[in-house]
Amino acid sequence: MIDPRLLRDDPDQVRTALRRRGESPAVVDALVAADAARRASIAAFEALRAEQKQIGKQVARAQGDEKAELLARTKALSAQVKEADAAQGAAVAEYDGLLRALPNLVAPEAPEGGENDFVVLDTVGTPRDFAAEGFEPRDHLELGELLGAIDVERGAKVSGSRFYYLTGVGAQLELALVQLAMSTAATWGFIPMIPPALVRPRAMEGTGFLGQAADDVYHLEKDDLYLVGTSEVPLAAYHSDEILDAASLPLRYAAFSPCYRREAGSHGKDTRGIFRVHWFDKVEMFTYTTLEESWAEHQRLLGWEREWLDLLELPYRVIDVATGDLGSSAVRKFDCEAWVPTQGRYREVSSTSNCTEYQARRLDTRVRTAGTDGTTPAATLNGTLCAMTRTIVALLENGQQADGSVRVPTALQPFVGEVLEPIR
RNA sequence: GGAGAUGUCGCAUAGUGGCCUAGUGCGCCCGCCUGCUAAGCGGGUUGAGGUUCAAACCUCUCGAGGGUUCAAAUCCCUCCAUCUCCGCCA
Repeated sequence: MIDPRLLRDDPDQVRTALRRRGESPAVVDALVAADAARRASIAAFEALRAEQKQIGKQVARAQGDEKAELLARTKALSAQVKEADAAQGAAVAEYDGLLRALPNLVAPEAPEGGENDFVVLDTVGTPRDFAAEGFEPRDHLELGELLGAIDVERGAKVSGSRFYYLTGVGAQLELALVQLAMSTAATWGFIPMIPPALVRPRAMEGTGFLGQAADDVYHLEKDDLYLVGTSEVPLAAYHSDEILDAASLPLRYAAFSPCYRREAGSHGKDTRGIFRVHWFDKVEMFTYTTLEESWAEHQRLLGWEREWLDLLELPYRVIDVATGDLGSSAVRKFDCEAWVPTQGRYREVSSTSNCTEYQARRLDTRVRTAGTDGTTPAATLNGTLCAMTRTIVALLENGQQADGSVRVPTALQPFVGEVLEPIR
């Protein structure tokens, strides 16, 4: 959630952010009113409660008639306190509910608009000219089947549409990517992590995924647990209810986990192959830092994502995602999009978001600086290092040769060899 | 899944309904003292919220949430976590 003081001190800034996201700023008025009601009810309760405590002390000392009289007074007061307490609880819950439903602010630099209003920041590498090379490129599924790497038919048989098996070199390719990504991240100073992929509601809610994205989340009713759509969730919740020492920041984690997405509302989109699936594995980067440092850290995360794509020798571009397409937690987001030859366009393979204090406030992760009083909320950022399925799509399609074999980038050759050969 | 025990301030502990405004020790911070260090002496040491120009005051916080009571760390219920034993199991 955002800083509640901002609602009192500068509500227009909140209205502007909502407008830039393409949402109605009307909730701000409701929030300001709810805040006033909350404070009034707290003051009313506290006054009554203070009186009750005061009399309670006298009761303990009093004797006989005096005691009986005090008891009569305080008995009536007790009912009032109970009532005021309930009213306060309701007012706080009302305010808190509205505040949590509010998305984060928006970075002033983020381009305004919807999904198509992104700004291209950079383009790296040159897509191959298959016409000049004299052959028609195969798509990743065709290549995957030739190589014995991807089996979507049996995925669908066993688990349904948008499921797959990685087989043979496909399985080896994923393991190679995981190993390379985790060890590379470790050299950059990230702490390797393997987090739980099943979390409690608190973690899911705290990261902001039960708002606009709720339909995309798998929920296990019987146990009230959620399957995470990204390890951002268990990583953001990792330090919940903790106060971090400022000297320990930035804290960087690289986590390998499965990701589960219902893909509600994307029926008919990317139905072929493993580009858009209900489950995939991913290595995710995550940083805890301060608000002041978050902007520079966001650039660093983007830098590491780019370094990774360079390592995989993929042509890609970087876009600055428009305000209307940001998640509710992010104030700014950069996507890296790899070239997909058979689609003739760049498609998202990684994404990095600056969530500023939004998640940390919800999950109660604070920072204490030695020599200063009090605490401040931490800032959190996340970035994809390697989403397995989409990376495999890009590697196969961009590395393919006329005979259906696939040339492997140098960095992966120690794991799977120089060329993946068709098995038939 | 079954049976039982436990959960108090950074750590360790005291606290079985009102003098708990949660004590004590250790650790930590500030100061004093002493060639240095240690020891000793004095003070401070959870976090959040509200009123307020401020100073200050008030409220909440004893794993979490409810309940009983004029009054709850203390009694009751639910949940969570940890530990012990049994069962099952990769």
